[in-house]
Amino acid sequence: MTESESEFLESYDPRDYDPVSVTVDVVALTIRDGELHVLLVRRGHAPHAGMWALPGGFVRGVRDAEDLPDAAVRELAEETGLSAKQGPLERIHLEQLRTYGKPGRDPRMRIISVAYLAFAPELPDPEAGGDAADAAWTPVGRLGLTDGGDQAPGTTRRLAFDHARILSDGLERARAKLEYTPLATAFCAPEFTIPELRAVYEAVWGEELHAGNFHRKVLSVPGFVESTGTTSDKAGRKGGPRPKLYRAGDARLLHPALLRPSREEEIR
Amino acid sequence: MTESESEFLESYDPRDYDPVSVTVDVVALTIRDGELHVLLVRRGHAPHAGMWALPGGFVRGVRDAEDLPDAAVRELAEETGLSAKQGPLERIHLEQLRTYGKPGRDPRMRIISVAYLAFAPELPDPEAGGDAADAAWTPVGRLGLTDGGDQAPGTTRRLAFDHARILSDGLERARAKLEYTPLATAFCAPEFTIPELRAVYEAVWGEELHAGNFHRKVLSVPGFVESTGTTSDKAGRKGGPRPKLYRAGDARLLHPALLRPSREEEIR
DNA sequence: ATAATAGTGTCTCTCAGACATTATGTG
DNA sequence: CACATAATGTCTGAGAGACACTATTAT
Repeated sequence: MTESESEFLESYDPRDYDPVSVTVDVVALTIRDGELHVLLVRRGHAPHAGMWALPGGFVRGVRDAEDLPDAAVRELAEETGLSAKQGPLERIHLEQLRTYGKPGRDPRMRIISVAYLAFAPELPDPEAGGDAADAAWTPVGRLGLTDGGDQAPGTTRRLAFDHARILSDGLERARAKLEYTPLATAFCAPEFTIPELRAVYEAVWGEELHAGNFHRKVLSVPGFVESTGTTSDKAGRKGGPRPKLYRAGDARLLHPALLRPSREEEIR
Repeated sequence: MTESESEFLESYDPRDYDPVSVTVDVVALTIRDGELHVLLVRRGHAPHAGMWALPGGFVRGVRDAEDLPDAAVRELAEETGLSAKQGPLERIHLEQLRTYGKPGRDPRMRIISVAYLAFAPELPDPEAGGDAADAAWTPVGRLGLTDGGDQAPGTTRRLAFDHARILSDGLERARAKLEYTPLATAFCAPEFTIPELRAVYEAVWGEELHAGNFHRKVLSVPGFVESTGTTSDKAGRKGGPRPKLYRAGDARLLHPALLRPSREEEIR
């Protein structure tokens, strides 16, 4: 760094630059009982006290400055009691979703929110903590989301701020990522069966898949799953042979991809 | 809003919440002479004065609060002299890329940068303005980007901050989007020929495509292009029949997609 | 004339989807 | 036993890629 740059830095006051606040919000998804669930917290403070919202909060910017993904995990842990480094959040997959910064999206002030998307295997029930008055896994089907990202009237859990839109974007991202990445395995235990994997796809895409074709297709994609050589100790609840067990393979992209059936509507 | 919420808002000081500054940076791409170019500006002030960087700057957060895409277009216009509402930037396609917020990415202070990706048809040379000492379309091939998003040593135009990484992410996004969206048409004039469209794909993907197969494929995707019924008045520079002219169609997604050949390396 | 190009046709291989079949478990 | 399920097999049609061919233009 040059001399003039050091001088410059000393005379620099960040607050001259019209600062805004930055938050992270997390769309955490999991599968429970064959249904896709999202982690929601009930807000303990204004604004929107009492409403349900995505877990999230302010990024520590200067004091104890933290990276954005770290902030996402911290807020997730604080508000839901799920411990981060060891325990439930250990095997979580986290990726950035997108950033929401429309003026007026928060009534307090100008807030830019960086949204993250998390995929988790089945986790225990959360416990409210931090600013949250309550926390719970909620079936996304009961939130009445429209294609436009709004909530249908009469929905029991109305989401605060623009969180319905963020959730909607997160769901679409999740649906798309199942097509061309092995991310569905992030919803499964370390060892899983092909029918379990199919249940993940069916829950996220919201439509039933042909069991036979799905099976053959998964095994034909190089690196998607690898055999453990073992067999599950229990069959399906309605009988049938005991399925074989698999692990996630080393592929980062699925080729060929597993495309969703019937998306003619979305093309135009 | 309840009584207590109004009280709450009045007692609220945003600066209690450890504010950070937010910038937008723009990866603006275009095709010139069959080669992919990115718009760069040379920094007029510290830090990194004299180095090349992506156009961008601080978001107006509170006074004249602006939406993030508006900030991106404004910075683009200010630093390059390309006028926004009418003129060169009129037909530009803009989308959010991702957000970069690692502590220390800017030596001044904690800065969160929301990066945007812009696709433009061939534009005039920019003129430096605002904080920029210079501005120019630069062939991305000469920036020596590695797969990891770094720049090879000896590259003439070293990029400031983490802009090499941002550019690298933007290029990968552009390459991927050509596969399943009709975005290549955003690089073309309102009326274009199939060989021109193919030149866009070849420039962005960096590999030659089979002319015959590409032609048939583009026409077979519903809504990708629609015929104007007219024919170009000039042939290719080395002869051949005069190609027919097409417009962008109404498809938002390409089905089936035009997949890149030979990406075996990227799968694992 | 030579060479490059636009556009179309043909062939093969892969893959998705519909359907069938067999073995194996539950109730 | 009746029935659902795991896993595999078969068939068909769509599509990608390789190659060939004709017509048209620049040099």
